[in-house]
Amino acid sequence: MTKSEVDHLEDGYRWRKYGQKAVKNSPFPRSYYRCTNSKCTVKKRVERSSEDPTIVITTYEGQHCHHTVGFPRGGIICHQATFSSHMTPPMSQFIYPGMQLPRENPPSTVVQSRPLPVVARECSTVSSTPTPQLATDGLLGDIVPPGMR
DNA sequence: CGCATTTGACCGGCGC
DNA sequence: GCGCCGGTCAAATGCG
Repeated sequence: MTKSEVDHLEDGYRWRKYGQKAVKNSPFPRSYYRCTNSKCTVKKRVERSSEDPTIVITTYEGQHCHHTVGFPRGGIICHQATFSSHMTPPMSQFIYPGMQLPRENPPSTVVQSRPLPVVARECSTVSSTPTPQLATDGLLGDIVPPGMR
């Protein structure tokens, strides 16, 4: 589960929304996304937290069998959000440079909003990792079982 | 013109 | 058996 403040957070994949339902748990609707690649059947469920409207809970289901698309860097697969077991209110640590805060935040905080929100993603490129079991990604959808790719 | 999003309907599972 | 809830599909619409 990741936390962010924008629904369309670029995680390197192409998502196509195929549904939206209002859940009883929260007054906000839940969106259902699916990877546009017909090869991978990764599904994503984005719902807003009832506590903090600025936080969305993204639940990945499945694993990608292909690399990220649209990034010339080539296969940048890294976790951009530290989804620890603690959901601390100060979520400033989850904001990577480029993430623009749409609302609820004074414009003075959005001084670093840049048009390309993908720069600070290169934590550890998987393409250079010989072991396909990349334990660094943890529960994120980037888990690629050995032999999958 | 092609693709992504939207939105209502439909379906299946679960609880009462 | 019925109703509710969550999830998916599919047609229409809008945008690039």
